[in-house]
Amino acid sequence: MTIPPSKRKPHPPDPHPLAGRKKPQTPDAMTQDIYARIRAEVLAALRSIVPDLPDDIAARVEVTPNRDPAHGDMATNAAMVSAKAARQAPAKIAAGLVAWLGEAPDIAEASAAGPGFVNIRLDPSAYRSLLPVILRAGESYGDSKTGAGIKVNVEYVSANPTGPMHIGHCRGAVVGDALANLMAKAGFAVTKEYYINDAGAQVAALAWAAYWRYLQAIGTTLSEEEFSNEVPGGLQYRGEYLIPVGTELARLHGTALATHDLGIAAPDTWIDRVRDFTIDAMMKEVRVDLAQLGVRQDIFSSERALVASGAADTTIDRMAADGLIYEGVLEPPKGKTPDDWEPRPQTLFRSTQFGDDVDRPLRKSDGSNTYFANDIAYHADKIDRGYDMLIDVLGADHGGYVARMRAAVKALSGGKTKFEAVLCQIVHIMKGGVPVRMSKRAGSYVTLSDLLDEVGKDAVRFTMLTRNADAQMEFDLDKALAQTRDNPVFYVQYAHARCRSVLRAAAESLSAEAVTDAALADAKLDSLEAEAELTLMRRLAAWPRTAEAAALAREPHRIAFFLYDLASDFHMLWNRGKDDATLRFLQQDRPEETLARLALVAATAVTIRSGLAVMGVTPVEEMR
RNA sequence: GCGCCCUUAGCUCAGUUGGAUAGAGCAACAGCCUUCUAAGCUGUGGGUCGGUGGUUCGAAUCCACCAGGGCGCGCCA
Repeated sequence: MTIPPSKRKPHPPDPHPLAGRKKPQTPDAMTQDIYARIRAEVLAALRSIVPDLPDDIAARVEVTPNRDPAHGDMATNAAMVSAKAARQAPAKIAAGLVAWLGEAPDIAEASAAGPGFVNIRLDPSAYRSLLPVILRAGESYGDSKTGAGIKVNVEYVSANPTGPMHIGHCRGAVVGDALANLMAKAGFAVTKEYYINDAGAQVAALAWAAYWRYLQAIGTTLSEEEFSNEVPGGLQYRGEYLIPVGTELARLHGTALATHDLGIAAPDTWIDRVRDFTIDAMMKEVRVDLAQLGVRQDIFSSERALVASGAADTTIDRMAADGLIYEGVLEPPKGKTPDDWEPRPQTLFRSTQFGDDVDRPLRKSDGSNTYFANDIAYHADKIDRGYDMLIDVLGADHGGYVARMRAAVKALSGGKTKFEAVLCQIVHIMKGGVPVRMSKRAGSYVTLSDLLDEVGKDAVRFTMLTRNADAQMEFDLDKALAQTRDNPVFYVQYAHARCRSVLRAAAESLSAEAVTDAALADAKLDSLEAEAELTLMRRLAAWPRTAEAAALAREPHRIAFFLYDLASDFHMLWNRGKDDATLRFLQQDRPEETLARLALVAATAVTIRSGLAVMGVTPVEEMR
């Protein structure tokens, strides 16, 4: 999850410029978000009681849904938060609010309760009036301008192109993609980006591994162990996925990349070509996997290209000119000194001046850049491209990396560009109640492609979003396919399918034109007054604030939970028709009631689609 | 040793950023349904929110310390 600002210690990031502004006052948000509307009413009332209400107190006034329907639809803390400034008892202010709000449109009843809450019960017509708004908005229902067009770059996946994507990458891909969608919905100007880590030792190792498959393809007499002994660091990436690459290299180059007796030629003569070709092949697969997962990034940035362009060195020079760099010797970590520790002068970035724990090295002893140095250059590039905020979606094992990157972004942008990280914890795959082990070294691991074949894109994406990203997760393959209530993927899809099924049936019995969203937006809705119907409408009304809060918290998983609750409300309504046929949506001899219920059903479908769109999950028309 | 994250019902997890009597699914228990709105429904029980202090009108939520788990800790990315 995104760590709530208050929890980030010891170096809280600068708060988002709009983080404190919870209730946008833009006109479309006002009409869509009923909580914002009522809050405006509460503020007006409060100002009449406390004329000199300070702005910071006003900002703390909230209107929130009530857990217990007996308390009404929503409640405000206005009396309590303003009591001190007003020098009046909360109860007294609350009484004033009650008197004022009781007269307000949309509000059926206001009452003081507890230590100073004001409970508000809305007139059902207030909820009904939301249905045409939803139906006209379509999937854009829940969009807001909270982000105010702030330019955000969300970087995710960003794996070494050293093999097919596997489960470990998958969560970051889904979380990053959904987060980007969510922030776009909240009015941020979002760019989705993939950083290809195609420089450094790992891709050199990849080149050697591909070269081994090439030698095999042309019929070398070397054994794998003989070959491995000649490889700096030994042969890695022994998975079979490089066999086709070797075959293709053999087709393109014949035996030209080997010695005449089909042994290992001097690396200078082949390694660049083999590496570039292999990276290219791996990235093609990655793109296929991403496409199958429904992820489409706007920009792919290459670390190798960045280094080749000299940008990395330019950035280091720039930092040196700004006095951010020095040659120095780091202390060994206290309590755990590496065996081969020896003091060594290094090129260090003064990250401690920007909130990091220790200064961080930018150059290796051989003079080449550390990964961090290149990554700084990459982030500098993103800063130069004009983003106001950079979000990196990372694996939890990169948690220790966040503080230094935040320091670097702060230093490079003069504090103007915000940096955030979203950490994704490990996913354990379960099948038949036992964990599916993965071992990258042995080359046998669960690839993303396998997973997609097994359960499909929608189940993968939805399931990945049923946990806070920062919590470890078990992915139960059997459960993801189960058609039961405890599988949220199914349960939500089924709710949408049921909505569509009702509307199809209505199109048959009435006419297709009569049941379009546009037509239903004009339906007379007075007959919608059953408790289960109101419960569902309340849920629909909560979508804008839910989406907005999830975006500000950087927690896309909240969307999955919202949709599950929404589906639950809908199924409950549906089930009432099982016992009592008069409660079914379609009533032969009561066209007005039927149309009203259809409007509710259609609005439910719209809202589910709006949520699924954020998650990147396809709504289904029918279950099979 | 230090830093970050986590700990909520038997299990898996939510908890609207400090609000009222802490919720859902599964499992358990008790009923109902044998359907054409197939892929169940209704209800019940279940809690020292890891522990102890503190902050205030009010704490699962913020602070301090402690316990347990995960991740990280100079030339891996």
